[in-house]
Amino acid sequence: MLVSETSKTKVTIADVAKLAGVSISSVSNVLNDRTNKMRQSTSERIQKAINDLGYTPNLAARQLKTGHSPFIGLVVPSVANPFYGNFARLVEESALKNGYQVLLGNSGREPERERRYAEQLLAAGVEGIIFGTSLSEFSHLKDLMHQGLHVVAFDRPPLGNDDIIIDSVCVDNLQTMRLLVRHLTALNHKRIGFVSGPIQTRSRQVRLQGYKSCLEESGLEFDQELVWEGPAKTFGDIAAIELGRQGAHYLLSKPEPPTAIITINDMYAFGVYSGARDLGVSIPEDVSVVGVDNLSITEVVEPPLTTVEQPLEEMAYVAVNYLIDRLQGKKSSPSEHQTLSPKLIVRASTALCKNNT
Amino acid sequence: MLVSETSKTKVTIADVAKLAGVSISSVSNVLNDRTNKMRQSTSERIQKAINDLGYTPNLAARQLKTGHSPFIGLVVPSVANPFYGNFARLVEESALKNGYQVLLGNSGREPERERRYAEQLLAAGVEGIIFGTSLSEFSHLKDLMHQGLHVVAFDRPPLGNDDIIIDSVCVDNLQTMRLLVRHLTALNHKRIGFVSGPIQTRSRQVRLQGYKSCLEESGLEFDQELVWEGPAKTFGDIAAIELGRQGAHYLLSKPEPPTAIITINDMYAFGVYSGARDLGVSIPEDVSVVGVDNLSITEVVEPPLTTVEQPLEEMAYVAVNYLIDRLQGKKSSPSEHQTLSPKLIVRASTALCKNNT
DNA sequence: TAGTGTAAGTATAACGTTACACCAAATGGC
DNA sequence: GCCATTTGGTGTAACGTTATACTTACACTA
Repeated sequence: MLVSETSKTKVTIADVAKLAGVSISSVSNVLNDRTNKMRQSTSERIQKAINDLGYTPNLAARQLKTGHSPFIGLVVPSVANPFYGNFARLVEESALKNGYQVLLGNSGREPERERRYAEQLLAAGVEGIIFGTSLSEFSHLKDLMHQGLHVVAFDRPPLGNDDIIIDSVCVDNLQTMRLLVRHLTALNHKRIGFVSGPIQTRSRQVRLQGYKSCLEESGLEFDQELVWEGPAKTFGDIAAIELGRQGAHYLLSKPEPPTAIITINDMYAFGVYSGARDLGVSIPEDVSVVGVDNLSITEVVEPPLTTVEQPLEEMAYVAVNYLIDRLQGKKSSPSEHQTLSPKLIVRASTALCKNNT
Repeated sequence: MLVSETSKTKVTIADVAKLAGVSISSVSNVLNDRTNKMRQSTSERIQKAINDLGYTPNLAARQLKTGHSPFIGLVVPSVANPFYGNFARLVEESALKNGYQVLLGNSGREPERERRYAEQLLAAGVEGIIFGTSLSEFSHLKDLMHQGLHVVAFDRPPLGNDDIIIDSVCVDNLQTMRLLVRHLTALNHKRIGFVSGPIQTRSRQVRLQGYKSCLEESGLEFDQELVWEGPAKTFGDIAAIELGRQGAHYLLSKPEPPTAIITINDMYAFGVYSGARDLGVSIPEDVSVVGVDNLSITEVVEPPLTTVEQPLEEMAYVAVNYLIDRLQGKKSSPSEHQTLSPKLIVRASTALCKNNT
């Protein structure tokens, strides 16, 4: 590519047309792969002019004209949480393969921020957004969806009563809990605690509910005393470790502490590690700890964390493809949904329960 | 806001004008705060029409007309690395306060991908990008900068010989190394290893160089045998832990292994933790380990990691403000630069060296 | 009364594309 | 030799804004 010295002023389709000695229409035609009604030599001449001038189409103009945007939105609680950071990277990769770029937003799990993002993205011409936040309902987005916004929910089980199209993909949260509870009961644990941040999202609700019902499946009684829920409005995921630590302090200082703790995700589990250390409680000798997500760091902490792996790459792939199919009008069916299977990863943070009742 | 039932078709400035009974110009005037030449009652009527219709300006049209975009770009190696995930979140926060949205890209530290992003962002009308990658030079971006793209480099020391304006902000990498080397020599360590991924970026070069010169400052000899550098082309930061582990295997299996290891960042340090465990080497009894970044997880690993904190929030703030000042033409001075001070955080991964020579 | 000033707006030409509608020249059929 | 068809293009009206230049209608001065 030759770099024009007189630059600083953008080169347009008209410059290309002039250099190639053709009309603007013809240039536009090669840009949009309509070369069939054109001598090959002409299209090559135009292509050369494009390269020589280093021309790139003005996306704003193109978008204004076509009404379509090469961007999709992604809203997650916080990319500072490695789980979502990883997810964001995978979504980006999938999107790029399909010719879309990703616009990222951190919602902090706040509906108003989600709404604001969605509005801004829509104003920017974005036609589809993937939500990684799984807020329990989407009423705050309804009118935007009536304006043509497509939404894919990640990590949010379908409700069935939606009056709106939201494709979704999530891991089987009930199964996730079942894997953990069964693993712990098989190790003879009977007092199993639960540590989570504020339970405002659909997936967290399902996990808590799953924890309860799986306990009962295993013949154990649910005890509200063994559940610690972080205060509402605790921001996003920055505080996750700190919250987990507080949860551990609370549960492990009880007269009859749990012998195992299930956490809402690995970051909370790490917090429980800290909290346990503060109190001189050993993992897994005194208390077993499990997480969810299988972050890469789980192999490094001491002891390595027993956790449940989410098929993150597949989820990202499915989410992006759901969205793109909608954008390209390939589907007008009712909402689709895929639930993927989690996988238990046993490491050294869980052990046979010693203090049997 | 009333939701129009007949929606699905975007409401434009013309609809607002018709409802308010004024011209398009007047609506545009209130949208752009030019209400001084207008009866207050008129501007209120227009404002009401805007709200009633739920009108939002079409950004593509606005951008096409004005040539300005409300987006800034951010390119980092990988948001899957919590350090950059956190940085991305902070940049976003700063940008939002200034009325800008952030477009995120993961470069994997590859110049071609950086270039491609920059091109696409420029085509999308973005006028400024923050690079978190600190590649050693920016020649691959020069022609884009001639086309009006503004660039701010994060974590990249100024070179002085740039023929182009690049504001930058970084932590004092030499000082970072000095803090670590002095801390270790004060603990009587004499054989200090160095573990890093491929040293392709400016900041990594400076850190390696700083490691060498600080060793010499302390009267120790630099030994190439004690440096492990990850193979080139190892992707982004996903593999950081794995690479650190390999580095540890290499260094700790030597006949005369180092008694302390400095890593290029905390993720590599965690990898060294794994590698040491593989070999039955204890931290800090057998080998002291230090990192850089002070990720929140450093407090959780066992032993908690001695590391150097980077003033991340301030760096994000400065980077965004440099960029915005350029975008708004508030500055036309030569490149500006700020070097911020790192801070040593001593935890339990470092201890007095026992095997003195 | 004419002249000037100002307040309160409006008309419209862009911005860079796209894609539909059109057209001229060459070719083919009989 | 005439019409019909195909080949290889081109002209131009939009898309939704912005901002400059213009137009009124009135009030005030002298």
